Amino acid sequence: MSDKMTLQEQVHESFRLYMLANGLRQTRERYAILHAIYETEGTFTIDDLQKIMEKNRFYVSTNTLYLTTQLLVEANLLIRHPFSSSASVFERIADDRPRSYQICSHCHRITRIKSKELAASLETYHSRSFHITHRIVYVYGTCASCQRAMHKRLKAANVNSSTK
Amino acid sequence: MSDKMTLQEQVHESFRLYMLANGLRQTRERYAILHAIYETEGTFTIDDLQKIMEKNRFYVSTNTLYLTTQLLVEANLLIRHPFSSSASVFERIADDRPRSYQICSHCHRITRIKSKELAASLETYHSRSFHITHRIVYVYGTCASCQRAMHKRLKAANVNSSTK
DNA sequence: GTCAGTGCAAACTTTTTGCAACTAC
DNA sequence: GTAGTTGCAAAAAGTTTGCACTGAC
Repeated sequence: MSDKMTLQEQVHESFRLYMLANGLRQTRERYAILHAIYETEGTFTIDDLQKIMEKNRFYVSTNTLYLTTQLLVEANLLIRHPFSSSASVFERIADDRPRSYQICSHCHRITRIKSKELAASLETYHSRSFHITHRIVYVYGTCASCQRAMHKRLKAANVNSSTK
Repeated sequence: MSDKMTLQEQVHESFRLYMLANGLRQTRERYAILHAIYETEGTFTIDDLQKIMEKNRFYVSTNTLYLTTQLLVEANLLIRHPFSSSASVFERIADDRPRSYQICSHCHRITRIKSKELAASLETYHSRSFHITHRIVYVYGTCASCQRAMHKRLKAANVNSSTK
C-alpha cells in the first residue's frame, strides 16, 4: 500500500480487499460505517456510532452496525476494548504502532501511555506464521490518588496482619 | 507478602487488605467466590462461575457473582478480557508476570504467547506514581490458515487494484 | 436472476436495579 | 443497632435472530 494514501484511503482499500478475499459484498452501508469510524478519534460504542451516522444523514439499522463492526474487527480495522461489562467499547486502528493503556482498576480511569520504549520493545515481537496487524498493551494497577485513599483508610482501620 | 504463602493464601490476604482498605465487609460469599476462581485455570464467564460454585455446594445469587467479580477486578485479582461482545470473559491473575495473547481476528482463535523476551520487555515499563499490578498484551492479526484461505480467494477473484 | 445484506421487530442473553431479609462490624 | 451485603425478582440494556425486501454481483 502506497505511503501517499491518506488514512481514509488506506482503510478503504484494506476493507475492499478484505471483502474481496472473503466473498463479501461491497455495500454503501459498509463503507459509510467505515468512514464514520475513521472520522472519529478515541473510543466509541454502537450507540455513539449510530449518532455519528445520523449526524452524517446516513441511516443504517442497529443490526447493520453490529454486523459491520464485527466485520471490521475481523478485518483488523477496529479493536474492541475490555473497558465495559455491558456495551462494547471500540476504537479505530489509526496505524500499526502498538497502543498502550494505563488503567486504574479502582477508579476506572484510563490514560494512553506515550512511552516510545514500550512501543519499540513490543514491535520486536514477531511470530513465524502469524501475520501481526496490531499490538495492544493494558497496564493495570492503582493510580496515585486511589493508593493514597486506601493507605489512609488502612491506617485508620489499624491493620493487624492476623488470620489468613 | 511472604514467599512461603501459597497462591490461595496470597490472594486471600490481598483481598482481605483490599476490603479493609475500602471499608468493605468480609463475607463468606466473597471468599468462597475468590477461592472458586483461584481453583480454576483459564478463562470463564459468570455462567461458568455459577456452575463451579454449585459444584462446590456453595450457593450464591447471580447478583452476588456480578458484584463480586467486579470487586475482584477492582482489587486487581481478576481481569476482564475483550474476547466476547456478549458475556464477559474473566481470568484470574496467577502472578504478576505479563500475560500475552495472540488472537486471530478472523477465526477468533486465541493462544497464549510464551515469549520470555516479550514478557521481559514489558516488565521494563514503570510509571512514577501509578502502582502497576499486571500487564497484558494482545497481539492481533491473521493466523496462517486464515491467510492461506484469503490469498486463495483473492487470486480466484483475480484482483485488479482499481478504484479507491 | 440469484443470493448476500439490510431493515424491522421480536426474542434472547447479559447486566443492572429495587427492596426485604440477613449479618459483619 | 446500624449499615453494608445478599437473594430474589423485575427491569433495563445490549446483542442476536427471523423474515421479507432490496441491491450487489
